[in-house]
Amino acid sequence: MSQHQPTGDGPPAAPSGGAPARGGSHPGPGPAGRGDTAGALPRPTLESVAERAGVSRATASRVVNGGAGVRASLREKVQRAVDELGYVPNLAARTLVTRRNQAVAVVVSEPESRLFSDPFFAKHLRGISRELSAADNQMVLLLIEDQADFERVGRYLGGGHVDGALLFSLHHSDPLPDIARRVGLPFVIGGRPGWPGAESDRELTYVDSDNRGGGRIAVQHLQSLGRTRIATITGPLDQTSSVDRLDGYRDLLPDGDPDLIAEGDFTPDGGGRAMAELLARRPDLDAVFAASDSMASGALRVLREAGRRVPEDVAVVGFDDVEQIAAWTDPPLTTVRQDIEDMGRLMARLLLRRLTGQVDTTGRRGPTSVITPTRLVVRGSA
Amino acid sequence: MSQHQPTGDGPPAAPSGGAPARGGSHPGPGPAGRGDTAGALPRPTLESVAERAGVSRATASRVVNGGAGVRASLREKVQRAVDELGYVPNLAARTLVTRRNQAVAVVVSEPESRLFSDPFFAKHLRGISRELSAADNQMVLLLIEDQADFERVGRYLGGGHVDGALLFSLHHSDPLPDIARRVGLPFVIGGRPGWPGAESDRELTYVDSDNRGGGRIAVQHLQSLGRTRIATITGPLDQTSSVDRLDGYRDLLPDGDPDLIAEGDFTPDGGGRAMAELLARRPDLDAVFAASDSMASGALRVLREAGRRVPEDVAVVGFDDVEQIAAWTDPPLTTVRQDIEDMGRLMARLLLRRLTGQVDTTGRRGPTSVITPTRLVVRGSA
DNA sequence: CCGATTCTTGGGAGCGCTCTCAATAGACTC
DNA sequence: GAGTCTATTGAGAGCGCTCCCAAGAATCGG
Repeated sequence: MSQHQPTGDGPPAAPSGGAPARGGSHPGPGPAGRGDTAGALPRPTLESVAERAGVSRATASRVVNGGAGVRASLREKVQRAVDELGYVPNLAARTLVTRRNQAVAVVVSEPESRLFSDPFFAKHLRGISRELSAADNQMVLLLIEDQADFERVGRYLGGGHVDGALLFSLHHSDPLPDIARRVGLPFVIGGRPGWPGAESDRELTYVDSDNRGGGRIAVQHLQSLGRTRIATITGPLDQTSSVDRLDGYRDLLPDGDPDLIAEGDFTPDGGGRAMAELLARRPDLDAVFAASDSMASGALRVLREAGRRVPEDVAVVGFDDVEQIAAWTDPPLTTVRQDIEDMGRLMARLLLRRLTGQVDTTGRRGPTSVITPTRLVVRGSA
Repeated sequence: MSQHQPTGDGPPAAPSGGAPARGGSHPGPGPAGRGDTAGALPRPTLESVAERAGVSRATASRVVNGGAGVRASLREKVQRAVDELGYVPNLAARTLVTRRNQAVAVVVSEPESRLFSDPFFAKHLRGISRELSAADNQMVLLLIEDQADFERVGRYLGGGHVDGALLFSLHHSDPLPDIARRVGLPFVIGGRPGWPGAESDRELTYVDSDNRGGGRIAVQHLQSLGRTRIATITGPLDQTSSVDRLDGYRDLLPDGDPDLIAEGDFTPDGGGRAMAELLARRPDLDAVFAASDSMASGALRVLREAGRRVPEDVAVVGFDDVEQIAAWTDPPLTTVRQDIEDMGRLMARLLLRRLTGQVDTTGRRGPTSVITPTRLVVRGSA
């Protein structure tokens, strides 16, 4: 059956409408919601909690925020009042004075990117969400579609609505890092930034997977299989991930034939085209390292149409390990796996650390960039 | 951002700290960013804008919020001050008094759902984002992974941090709708809710694609091809979308053989297994309607392994039209397309309308649920 | 040319919460 | 037992903004 998925049958879970949270003493006045047209029942304030507990607002505040320096007896009283009233701090009010929003923005430029086609996006988000919610931070998602959006997002980032930002899929011309820097908003970038100078900019923190190492692993595997005419289908070379993977390939094949390198575009289509090209240039190739599973799937199809058997005649290795693709090609794809979710989690963690690290925007001691490992997943294609 | 901004030179700059203002004229290194450890340059307040414009805070506020009832000359003055200072309203302060957050939550329960595997998720989000940002609303993403998260999210929704919520992938036991209702938070559900009574609940607003109609379209197409022994691979029958698609199938095959129906789980794997089962039960079947492209891809593979040609021997129709899958199976999949992005947009629009519709929580006149159309995309498999 | 209206403004009171600072109550030293 | 130090607690001042209300300016009929 579907792996986990407690599917169908038994609705065992049913933790009963268990008045989640807030219910406190009143497990929910039953049907509440419906009847009362009120709708806008005034939410309890710290003031009311304090009053009910018979203490001052200040003390109530202390308890709500950790309760350090408050006698146990009082602390308990306040806690009870909080529960009974179902008190929830008003974030806006708190933010107004603390200047902390307990929220970070996740900005994704150009939704056309792969971030959107593969499950990448969801995975990244999931990793980020995990880390963020553990620290009780919210995630505000900002998608950029066109030039005009940059302004909107820039304004938002500069508006002090979030404590930091996670920036994805940046291009050289992307103004976001500059904007963030200008307004002093801490941020972490997803993927190695590619603009000039980025590399040496010590203040730029990014998280990327070990693309180069992954490229090496792929080629290494192919070589260990005895293949000697190893070709590669790269991604768009204006993206650092593509370049890095190609560099990995070159690391092991320093003086390889340029004819064994073709540029794709991360789509199955592009992969197929590149494969055809390679086949035309070097009919004798016996292996291919495609810089993405999507491209690999396209290559696989072209190889089949060309009458080449995989892996007998041509061994194929992909990159990403997108289950949806890799596990379902024919034959299943051997590929380089990168843990997207972990990258997301790492990004969030880095940002959070910088945030709690006493706001020293100097970025001096801040943790620097991180490269997450990649590893080979052997299936049938190589 | 810097668009207008005659800044820099302006001799009037004087007004105390007024100068710096978020960079503007100094595009590059300037003072801001790097050197100064400050980082926390005090953002201009309405007060400072008013002062610079020589008006009261109240008037400045009016201008910032539309400027109705303010003489043109003054309005202009204030506007200029805003630009020069690079003033951006402090949302927290505004929220504190208006009780509007200009933000809605997007809640996704159980990330295991398909929402995460296919590009569904991203598409939904994109649609939502489009609509929301057009109305200048932010999107706060809340992912629920385990039971404990329900509490966290419930507390958040009840915390008055968002003006409304978009709820996804709900199960019967899902407490979210109840929580939202209890705290009087407007919400719209993604997908037809399946719990008992949901159907008749006039207050429940949801957006779903026409799954039933889609099922009909699929079968109709198969019939028009002359197929008479049409099987179907359903999704998990505890999900309304699966049930609806199956109902569509049944609409056209009211007295079909139960042996022609097998339950899958929306994964390629499950689709393959269901296909094998069907083949065993009715070796003579000549068509299959799979309730998802993923399952169709699995079915395709099993059919191939069983030596059946597609579409010659067995015609196959999928559902969803996930490009990544449908366009790359062999042969390309004929499938029922649903416009996910549009669904997202619709959900957001519905919620927004309810929000601006003068907060009448009575939901009386509120726009009710919407079903978005599906249509057939013919490729090679049928 | 004056009182009545209608517009425009500015004053000021909070929204709910945090935080500094001073006051009070114990605890402890000698 | 007096003096000093420390752990608790409460009062009060805002954070930045919206909005009610009344004061002042402009308009208008008679």
